[in-house]
Amino acid sequence: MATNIQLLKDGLKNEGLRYTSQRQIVWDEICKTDDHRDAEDIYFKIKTSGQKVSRATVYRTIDILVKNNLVRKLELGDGRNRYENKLDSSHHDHIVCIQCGRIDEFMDENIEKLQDEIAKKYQFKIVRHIHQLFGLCRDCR
Amino acid sequence: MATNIQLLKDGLKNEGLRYTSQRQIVWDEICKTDDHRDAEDIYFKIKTSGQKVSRATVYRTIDILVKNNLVRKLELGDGRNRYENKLDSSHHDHIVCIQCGRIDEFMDENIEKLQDEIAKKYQFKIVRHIHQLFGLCRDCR
DNA sequence: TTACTTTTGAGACTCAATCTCATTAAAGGA
DNA sequence: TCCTTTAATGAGATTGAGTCTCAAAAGTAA
Repeated sequence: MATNIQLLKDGLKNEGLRYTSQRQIVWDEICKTDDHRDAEDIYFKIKTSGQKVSRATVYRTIDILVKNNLVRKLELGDGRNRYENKLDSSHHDHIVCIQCGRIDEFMDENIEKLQDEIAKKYQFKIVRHIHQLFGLCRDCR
Repeated sequence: MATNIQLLKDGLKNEGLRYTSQRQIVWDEICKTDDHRDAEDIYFKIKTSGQKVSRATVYRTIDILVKNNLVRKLELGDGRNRYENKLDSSHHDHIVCIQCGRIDEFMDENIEKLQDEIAKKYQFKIVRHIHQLFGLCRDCR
């Protein structure tokens, strides 16, 4: 079951953190799907599967995974952060249906370039960005 | 003191809502600056000025102003929404310093166009978007 | 002025997320 | 393998932004 153990171990080692079964369980759960799930979803999925990891540990582990670039945090502004594994995904942004919650991913090289120019113009050193389009998907419009 | 009374009255009338002194006070406070403030800031500013508007009313009024396009809601993903009046501002997005909190505004016609193309490609009807660049400003880098 | 309806205020409540601290368990060395 | 040190965990309390409730207050139209 344990997926990508080495990736996790290396990430933890980088930060001087210990490898634990709970952290493996959380990482496994996040790797299981390419969905964009919130921490509670992940916590309950683990819980109902019979594995024992506390809520606090789930939240703490997700933070670690985000910091180590194994997981991406998605802030949709609705009070719940979503997470997606970065296993084989290249950079992308999100287009979200406000009706059904569907989330698609998009990537536009030109927008990225334009962002860099804006950063230069304002003399900012960009660390990250959020770019989300909200609307109605083809099934909901 | 009361600024843009008519703008507020018209907005309220549009929605079949009543014009009240509390709503005027909240609108005034938001118009006072071009800052990007959260609801608590606005509430306490009103409170310490000696005017009496409850927290619930401040939040409710801000929602109304946002719905009526008098105020823009800014979701920076840190758990506190910010608000800015839309008195004389055209559309823009934000570039945020993660160190000092400075928020600048940017606007790029080309990015807007590219967004439209993405929406078309994914068959979404876009209602709104969030585009934020996070990094270090010239004073913090 | 009345009659009706909306708005307000105080504080209870919600919910995601964080914190506390006693207990448990890695990890490295002897 | 056992010890020691130090980090991680779990249960539940706490936080904090935001929402809800409902009786009282205040617009609004006639």
